[in-house]
Amino acid sequence: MENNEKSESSTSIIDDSISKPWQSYHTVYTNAKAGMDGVDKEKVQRIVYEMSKGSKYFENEERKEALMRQKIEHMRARCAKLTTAEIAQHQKVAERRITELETTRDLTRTWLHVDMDAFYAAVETLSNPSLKGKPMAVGGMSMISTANYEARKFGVRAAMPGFIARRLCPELIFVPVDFKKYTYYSSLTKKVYQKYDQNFIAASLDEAYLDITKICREREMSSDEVAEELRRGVFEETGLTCSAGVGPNRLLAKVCSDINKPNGQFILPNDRMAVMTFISSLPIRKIGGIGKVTENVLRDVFEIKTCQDLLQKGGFLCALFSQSSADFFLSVGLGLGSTDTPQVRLRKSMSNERTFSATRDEVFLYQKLAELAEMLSSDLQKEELHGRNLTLKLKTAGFEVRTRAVTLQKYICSSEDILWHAKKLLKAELPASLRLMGLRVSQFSEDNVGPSDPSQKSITSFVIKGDASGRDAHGSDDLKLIDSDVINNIADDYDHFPDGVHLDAFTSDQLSDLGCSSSYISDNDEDVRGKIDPLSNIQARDSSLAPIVHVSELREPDACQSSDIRLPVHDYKKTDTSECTNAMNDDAVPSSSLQAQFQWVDDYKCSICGIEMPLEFVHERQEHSDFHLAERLQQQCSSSNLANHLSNTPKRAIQNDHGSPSRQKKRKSTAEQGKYIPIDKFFKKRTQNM
DNA sequence: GGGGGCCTGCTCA
DNA sequence: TTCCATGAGCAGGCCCCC
Repeated sequence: MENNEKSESSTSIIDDSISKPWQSYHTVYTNAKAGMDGVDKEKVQRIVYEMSKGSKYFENEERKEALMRQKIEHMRARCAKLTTAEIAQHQKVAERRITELETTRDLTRTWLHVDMDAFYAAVETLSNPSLKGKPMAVGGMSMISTANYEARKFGVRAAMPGFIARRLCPELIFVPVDFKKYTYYSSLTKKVYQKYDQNFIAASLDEAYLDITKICREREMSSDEVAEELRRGVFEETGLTCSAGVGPNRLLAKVCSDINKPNGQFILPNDRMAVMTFISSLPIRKIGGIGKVTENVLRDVFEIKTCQDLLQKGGFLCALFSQSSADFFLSVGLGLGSTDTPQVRLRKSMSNERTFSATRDEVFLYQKLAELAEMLSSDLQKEELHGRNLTLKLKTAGFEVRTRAVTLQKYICSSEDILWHAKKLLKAELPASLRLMGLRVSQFSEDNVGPSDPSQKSITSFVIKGDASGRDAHGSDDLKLIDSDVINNIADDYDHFPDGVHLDAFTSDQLSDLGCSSSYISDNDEDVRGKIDPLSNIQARDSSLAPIVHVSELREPDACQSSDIRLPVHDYKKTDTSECTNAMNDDAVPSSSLQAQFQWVDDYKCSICGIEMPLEFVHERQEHSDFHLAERLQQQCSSSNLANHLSNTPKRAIQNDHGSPSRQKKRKSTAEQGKYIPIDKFFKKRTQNM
């Protein structure tokens, strides 16, 4: 009988998944917002599903969904493999940890979390009262930022595309986003918060945490009264309503502020029993830090739905998650959270990104990249920040997100520097159809005093070997294999160096750009002095030999102060230091012996390998000749007495020169690896902040 | 072979 | 026809260096 019921039940679920496919489309309603309680969830889900179905976005959502299911299955399998003894062992670990965590409970502080009600929408209504009572959304047809409570009744919500929102609510009024206005009103609320806690923590424009322990004591007021007064103060100052939650820590205060939204408050007493009762039936999704994926994993693998379940299944959590994750889950089960006021948190990175219609147009993409570099540079300079890690973010037409990063030898902030390195990163990804590009600078210098080299390496570690990532100072792999011995070997191929150029002429900064410490160039280094620059200028010496006079548009801006990046082809003796640096940085040119071997037969066929490449493939031809140069260099290395000294670097360099898969391309994607994506990525952060 | 830096993808708010 | 922007942090894999 029971089996029959189960069977009927599962059949019914399968039938539903076929007849109502939108029920498994989880993009909407992963966590109902305030004001959406009475919404016909199924109707909204169906409409969103029907409007999204078949789109690239939809396909990508399905891909992500499949990955999540895969993770769940993987975890289930691990769970099933646990023996009774192992489970008992992990249960003991969990119990011990719960006891330890319990000792950290602090009920001496009172935290208040304040959250403005539908902030952007409310501000817009304030400045245009005719919107009052009408369904309205802030944003546009592509995306809306927030919706007022009238619109939420139709299922319209933040992060929903405008065209879907309009379908759900045809009378919906769209108002464009105006951040200046929101920032202004946010500053007014902060004035009020300051009266209650000088060190309040602004979580965003519309949210803040206040430690009201002191004010309650000094003014002999209950937390309820303080919350009431603060909300009244915010309304008087701005004309906007807000909701508040009070609890013994930030995690609980945040949960509480959502309970009586909008324009309400909820107080959780500083009492262990009250906390445990409150938390016991609380759905895990209400906790900041537990999102859609975590919720699904905990529910589908461990049948954990409430915070109390977290404690009961502690043994399994300790068995299958890292210690920091397990600690976070157990803390949540105990209703623990941060009670201290954190030190001023320094910014770790700065970024910007832009979405546009998907395109393969490289001119457009490079133009967009330049705009991003300009904007980011401007933002960095406003805060006097210099970073040495640059990340390029791309979203393909299929919504696949890629990031490519490079760690530089020196701190940068100028748009020229950012663009120079960003172009290199982008170049490696093209051709591609992209719909979003972003740039992020991180690893800021601690003193913020401007560009400097954080790791002045001596020439004994490398001449132009570059940083630990295997790139030279400009992110190029081209020249990293060159040490002084190699230079000597190469130099032997150049019988006639230009006499007018010496390494002495390089400034210390430029040497640093090359990865050389200035101390390297001593009076005893005559060989090197004379031999480096011919490498960079040989092509200029005899333009008739060179297939391309290649002064890349991707020049290193700092290394080349000249405004004119074009080398005077036949005037190499006048070549200034920046030009030397520039040419050296970017383009290794074929040696004379290589030139003897390397020609474009009939202007299109490589004399060495026979590959055909028409004249107009300027860049590709350059890369090809570079490849043969690198090949030649490797031959020279292997014949050198010091070949061993170069270890395995040349191989890598040559691979890259030839356009073989770069390191990141050689790696399997996470999906291919089927790796389990950790749930606890930001739990440390959450436990610190909440 | 181990330690550690770097890069990538992912998650969450 | 149309599905965001930004900041943060972590695991895991790859690679280099010692």
